[in-house]
Amino acid sequence: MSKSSSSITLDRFDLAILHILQQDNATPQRVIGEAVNLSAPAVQRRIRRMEEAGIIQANVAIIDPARVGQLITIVVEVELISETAELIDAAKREFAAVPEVQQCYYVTGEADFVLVVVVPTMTAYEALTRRLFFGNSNVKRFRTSVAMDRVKAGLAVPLPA
Amino acid sequence: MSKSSSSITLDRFDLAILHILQQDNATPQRVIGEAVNLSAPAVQRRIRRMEEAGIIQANVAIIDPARVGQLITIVVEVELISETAELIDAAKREFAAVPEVQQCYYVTGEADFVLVVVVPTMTAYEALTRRLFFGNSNVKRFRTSVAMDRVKAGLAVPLPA
DNA sequence: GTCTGAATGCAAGATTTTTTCGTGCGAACG
DNA sequence: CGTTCGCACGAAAAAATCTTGCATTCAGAC
Repeated sequence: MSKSSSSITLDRFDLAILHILQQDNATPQRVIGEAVNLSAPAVQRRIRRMEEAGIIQANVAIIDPARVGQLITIVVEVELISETAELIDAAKREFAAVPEVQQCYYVTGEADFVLVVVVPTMTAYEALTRRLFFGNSNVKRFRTSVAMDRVKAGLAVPLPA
Repeated sequence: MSKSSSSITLDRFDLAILHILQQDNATPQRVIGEAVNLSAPAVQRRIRRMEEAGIIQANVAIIDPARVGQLITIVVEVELISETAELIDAAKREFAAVPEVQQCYYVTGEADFVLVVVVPTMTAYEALTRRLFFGNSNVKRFRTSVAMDRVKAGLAVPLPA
């Protein structure tokens, strides 16, 4: 897990490669090479460079939550009482550490945090709120929105032309 | 892209495999096999079965948005004027079709939709709102929360023990 | 007790990834 | 103005991985 994170510049080849990997990272490098007009080793080197630079953060399988018993997706807005840097950081760490919290954003506006939570049942969600929100004296209030439909769920980034 | 989607049952081997793939799908099957006490071919067959069943929906590379010029992540709540099934469906299709919309949930509560949007600049976001919200006569109002920190962003699903 | 279906491990074969090596191009330098 | 250095490339070989065929085992049905 090296985090060189050196700032490298991406040319149109890199962007084309990312575009493909973002949709299917099991695509053979040879096929990618044909698509972008490069040899397989060249593609390989660029991918490795982008991985080392942290541009490619991970290679993962996307799992359908409903098929593994996680039937409910919930969006929660959390508002804190006190907003000191330390308390914010503490909240960040706490939220991030919870497996059921798929995503956590620290945001401007009325709420301080927006969480996307995945749980098997509403009972499990209730237990989570008890632990995470009622159990945290710095949480002023939270607003729950249950997802009736996960219309679109991905992490694909729109890439510049 | 075959979508058999036949309902198969997952045993603890499958769950263990999913757990690994969800973190790193470039893990060699031999290594997975050692971790879960199965031979590499057995692992391979299980993975393929889960892919065909739609449990594994995709294999993708996760890209750091900031490193490809998409500097701003925004959470938007959208409230519609009229909530007929048709208008809801139309909105779903419209939102889902936009590349900048990374995620879209149709939710209960005050808002009807929650979107996670990724854009390079606030100017680009403004243009998007104009096109998507002001340009849609069925949008009553929308509330923008700009992410100051993407504390946690993934699609990993908490798997049952 | 025997049969059938499903899943396994092993081993061979096909494919892919990774390394090695030599070449070409552009910038820095003498 | 020529040389050298760094960098990325392609081709080919080497290593690793993935895939498939086949015999075996095990659980449940008959």
